[in-house]
Amino acid sequence: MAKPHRNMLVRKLEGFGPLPDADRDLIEEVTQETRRVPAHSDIISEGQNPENVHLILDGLACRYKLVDSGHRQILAIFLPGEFCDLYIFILKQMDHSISTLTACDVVDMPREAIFRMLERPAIARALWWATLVDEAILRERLVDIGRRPARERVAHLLCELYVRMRAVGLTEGGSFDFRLTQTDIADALGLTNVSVNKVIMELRREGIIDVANSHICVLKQDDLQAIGQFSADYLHLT
Amino acid sequence: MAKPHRNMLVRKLEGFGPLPDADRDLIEEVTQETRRVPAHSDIISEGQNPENVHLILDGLACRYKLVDSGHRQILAIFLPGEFCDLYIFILKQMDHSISTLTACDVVDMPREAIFRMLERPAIARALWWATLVDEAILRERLVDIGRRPARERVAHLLCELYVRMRAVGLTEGGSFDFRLTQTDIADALGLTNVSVNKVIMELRREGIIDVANSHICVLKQDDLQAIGQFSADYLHLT
DNA sequence: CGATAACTTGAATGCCGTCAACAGAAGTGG
DNA sequence: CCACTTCTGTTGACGGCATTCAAGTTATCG
Repeated sequence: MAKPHRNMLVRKLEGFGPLPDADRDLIEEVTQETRRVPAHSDIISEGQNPENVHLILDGLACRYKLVDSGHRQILAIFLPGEFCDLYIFILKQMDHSISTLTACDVVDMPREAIFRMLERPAIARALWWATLVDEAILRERLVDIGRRPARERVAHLLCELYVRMRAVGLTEGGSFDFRLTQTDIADALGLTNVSVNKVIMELRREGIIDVANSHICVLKQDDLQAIGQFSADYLHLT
Repeated sequence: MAKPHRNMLVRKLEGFGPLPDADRDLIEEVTQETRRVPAHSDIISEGQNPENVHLILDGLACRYKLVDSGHRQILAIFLPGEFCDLYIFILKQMDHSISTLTACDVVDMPREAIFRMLERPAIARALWWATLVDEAILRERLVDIGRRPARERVAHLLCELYVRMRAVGLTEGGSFDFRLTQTDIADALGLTNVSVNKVIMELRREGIIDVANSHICVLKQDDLQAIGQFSADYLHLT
């Protein structure tokens, strides 16, 4: 196992396969300028015209929509190394919003930088792959919300986050930094914070997970995967 | 309003903007060979290696997944003119299945044909647009299932199907061919056929829709949109 | 025209949402 | 550094929407 690259986007894209050094250099170049965004602030809002593409290098962000009742549905959770809206600039206006969940380092990338990256075949393939995986995650979430009870949903999401965090080198053993609130989880899973809390307390009592100090430790990975009917296939990690 | 083109894929792609005649000809060429697939049969199944790309020219198809409990979650409904899995061949294996809902005319398109189409800028842009719209539909469905009660979900789906059918010229006034079963709708919306039936009966009693002979007529479009909190923005029709 | 699938309806159960109250943690300002 | 506010987490009681189960009716297909 090679030492993970210091650039989170390189780490993410090398989940599909190794990149030439020149490609890594280009990625480092276009991710040079970052901006610190405080927690709970929109990076871009529904209705706006998408100009730049947004990349998260540190922290957690999400795609979401609000419904008339005032409830929020989180459509995607973005980890470090992930684009929020890679190809969205084809469309004239955003049909959803992007917001930080924690404080984030964000790159506002002009589309020219995207085109430069797409000229490199290895990067282009990796970006394509990343986009397809994003969609697969979205589909899996739909299955979760449509056809699985609360306990399974929460277990499934925890498994997914663990594997995705591990894929970019952000886990230590079975544990990783976990700054999502229970309300965030609820909004991602079509539940309420109360239901999420009851499931998490149950999983803790059963010794399957341990949560403390913005950290989660998966103690019984097999059990958690079984509860959530989780298989990592849809993440298409090679 | 120009007369709709006889080729359903041309109709679909011209939803983004007109195509040069040469592009239309190419599309007709690559959609020449169709295959008749009976209702309720998989076009490609989870776990398989995707070779061809599949295009529906007539009938209704869907993307779906099964969960351990045996329940089906429909992830997308494909209308005539729509690709089921345009870019999926990047991935090594299918993480979901594609199945017909009614008898269909299907094109099994080799990826070379896709590449030929992508060489035409206008087609490439339209395919890109169609892909982004597919994703937007998926996101909207997630909001539906995650945060809206049964009545709103059904109303929203009916509005969406109406607008999408109209976009490819398959409506007459407020009515269109409607061959989805209530179980299909339930599987698409994370409900049961019983719940769907109760909502539909209610909408019929209220004189908002009329269903008969595999046909649906939206009698009070405004009311239906209000119930489903439907706005066509996310379909990005230009 | 018989068999199968789809639709319709009612009754009972249950999962999850809503409401509410409190505890603990984190962040703010004096 | 402590008092205060605010956010997050925790728990219990209650209610409601959707599911399950079941039975019967109507379409559809071979």
